[in-house]
Amino acid sequence: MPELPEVETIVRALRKPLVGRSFSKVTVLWPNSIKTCVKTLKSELPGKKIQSIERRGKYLRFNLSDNHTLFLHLKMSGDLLVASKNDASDPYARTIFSFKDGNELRFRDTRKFGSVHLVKNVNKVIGNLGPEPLDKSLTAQSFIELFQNRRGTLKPLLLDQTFIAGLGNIYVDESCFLSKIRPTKKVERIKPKELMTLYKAIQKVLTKAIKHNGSSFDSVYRGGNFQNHFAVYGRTNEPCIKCKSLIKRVILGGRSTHFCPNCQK
DNA sequence: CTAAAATCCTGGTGGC
DNA sequence: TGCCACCAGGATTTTA
Repeated sequence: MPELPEVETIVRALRKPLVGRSFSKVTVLWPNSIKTCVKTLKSELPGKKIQSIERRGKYLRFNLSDNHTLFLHLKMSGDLLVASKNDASDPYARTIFSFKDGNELRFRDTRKFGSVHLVKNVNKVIGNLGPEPLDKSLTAQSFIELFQNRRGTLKPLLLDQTFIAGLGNIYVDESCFLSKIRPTKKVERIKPKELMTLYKAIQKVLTKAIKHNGSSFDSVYRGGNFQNHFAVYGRTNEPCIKCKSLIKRVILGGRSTHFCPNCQK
């Protein structure tokens, strides 16, 4: 399930082969992936040039000529591969973006949750996203202020992309472990000092994960190996790396949640 | 406001 | 060995 570090890894890998290229054709193999008008996508994209590629939260953002922006979201099982049109076809390719030079960008997505958006106004896609956890503008002070007047359970709040953008199930659990805070804790009971610790933990976990090119599992593989560094995620009933207590698993907001009952308060 | 449940999907898993 | 019910899970929508 690609989260911020996986999307960042993919964006970095796509820049070299794609920036400067112009689209020639779009082949839509699973129309439900396209969240904007399919006809418009097919008629407008050909001829547009990729000027730059960025990440915003878990979205890939392609800044195109003529003030258009293409957004891709990988959701659970999406991946992006650059291939030649002569390469073997991919049964899980849902949208194929062809370029004039014979190469293509293949949006593959086994579970079909991913999305494609072609817009002029970027706010239609990313207008409600919360701050970037690794952006310099998110200071410790402004991070703590995000929690003002918020109530409820910590984990669902951190998963809320309008609260903070880019965190998913894995990195929330890992950040909570590193900050020694239980994901089940009520945010109104978390002290500013603990929030400071959480702020640093989120940055540390994400930075380390990016350094490892993200995590490789489910259907996404980018050579990342951060999955070998999980402290709690997927380690139910295994000993805590710090204290040997058995890692607990509970369901929170419908998602499996892992924590050390001894280290995390 | 918080939050739970349903929704979209399919490969993998566990039970028998 | 084979069949099948079941499940994860990001974000959105619906319902409380």
